[in-house]
Order: sequence, then C-alpha cells, then structure tokens
Amino acid sequence: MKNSSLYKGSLTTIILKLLNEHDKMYGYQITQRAEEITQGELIITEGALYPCLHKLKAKGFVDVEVLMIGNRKRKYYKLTEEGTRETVKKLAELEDYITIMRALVNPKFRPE
Amino acid sequence: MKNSSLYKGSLTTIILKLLNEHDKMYGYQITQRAEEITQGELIITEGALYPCLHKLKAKGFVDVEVLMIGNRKRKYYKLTEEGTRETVKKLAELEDYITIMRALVNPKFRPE
DNA sequence: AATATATACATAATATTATTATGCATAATA
DNA sequence: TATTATGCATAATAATATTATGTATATATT
Repeated sequence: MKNSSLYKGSLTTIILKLLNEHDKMYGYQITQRAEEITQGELIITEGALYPCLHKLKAKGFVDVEVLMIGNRKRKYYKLTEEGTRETVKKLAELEDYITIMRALVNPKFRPE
Repeated sequence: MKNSSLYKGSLTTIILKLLNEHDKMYGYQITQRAEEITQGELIITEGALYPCLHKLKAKGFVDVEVLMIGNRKRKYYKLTEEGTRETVKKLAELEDYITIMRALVNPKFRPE
C-alpha cells in the first residue's frame, strides 16, 4: 500500500485502530475510511485486507456479524475485549517504533 | 528485529542512514551501532543484514572495499552518490510514513 | 438499453522482507 | 581450555503484502 516498504507490517495496527473508533466496520468501509483519513495516500488492497481480517477473527480479536443490505451481504467486524487489549498493545508498539526510528534517523533524539 | 512486525520494511532505511553518517562501515559494525543508538532495543539479525547489504551493492547504492584486519577480513560499505540520493528519498518516505500513521492513530493529526 | 464504475467478498500465485538455524573462521577473555 | 565476541555468509522457513483473478449486486453514465 503506497510505494514504500515501510507500511509492511503495519496493516493490522491500522485496522485495529479503525475498528477501535467505529464500534463495527465492514471490509470495504475500512479501505474507504483509511483512504479518507490519509487523503488518498493509503490504499489498502483486498488481497491484504481480507486475510488480515480473517486472521483477527481466528485469534479472537474480532467478532463477525453478517448483514444483508438489499441483496448484498456485508460482514461486519467488531472488536472483542481481547481485541481491544491487543489494540492498546499495538498502538504502544507503534509509539515505540516511532521513537526508535526517530533516534536512528535524527541524532538529536538519541540518548546521551 | 524486536518483537514487532512494524520494523518489517525499515531495515534498508536504517542501514542507509547509518552509512550516511559514518563514511564507511562494515556489517558487524552496523549491527553494533544500531544496538548502541537504540540502547539495545534494535537487534539486526545477520540473516537480514547481509542479504540487504548485497542488494544495496547490486543496485549500485554502495561500493565495497575488503580490508584485512590481522588475519580477518572486513567488508566495508560506502555510499555512492546514487546511494546518497536514495538515502534522502528513504528518509523522506519515513517522514511521510510517520505523518500518515500519526493521522491514522491520532484523530488530532487528521486533516479537517 | 448497454456499458462502465462502485460496492462487496474471496483466494491463488507470486514477491518482498525477515527469522531461525547452520556453517566457517579468527580473536579475545574467563 | 572453553566460552564469548567478532566477522562473513546462506538455506529453510515464516510473515506480510501485491497482483491477478473470480463472483456478484448496485449505481451512474452514455
């Protein structure tokens, strides 16, 4: 997603955070919301999105609810309690990552 | 490196930046310097390091010089001009990445 | 009415990136 | 003398994502 390898490994964190502030979301909605927030910068591909959602389900981090909208199905994902804890953990990891990368990249942020 | 998938995709950026401020470095030295700067947080494994250095060489981003230290060889890597341009590019990508992740994770940093 | 685009899910083949394990060898330290 | 540190390298495997493809309904455009 984006022509930078840096996004590799951050999709789960992104999805968890979006779910965390929307109560429940379906796959397509997640891609649209991510694009919206980043002003078109972050395109989540389906080949990455759906396997990731299925894995979150398998780990018990989300519950799934299928709704029919007209003749079309939507699969809504909602964080479980464990999923909420995982989100907190992932966000803390992101903070750590940014702190460390900042130190590596900018000598000003390095420890004495 | 570290128990977080977020680092996936950032090794090349890290190495380029370290080379950028050291004139020339050898592989083992890179791992030690990274560990030093991050106070032991960032462990670069050899299985990731050497293939990455070889790829930088193949792309013309570094020149290699083999020196014998006693009976032991060291392969020094030094940025080429193209490698320096690549470093600037990668650092800009890192800034963009951090900006976007911040927006995703913290509503305060989202565009209106 | 026909066609294109958007919505909505899913998976297979492939590529990228890294971990873990292994191998070889010299130098320093306990 | 045995362990740890230094120094390079690669193979097997795992994790993560891209690209391509498939299926289908809904909406907008010509």
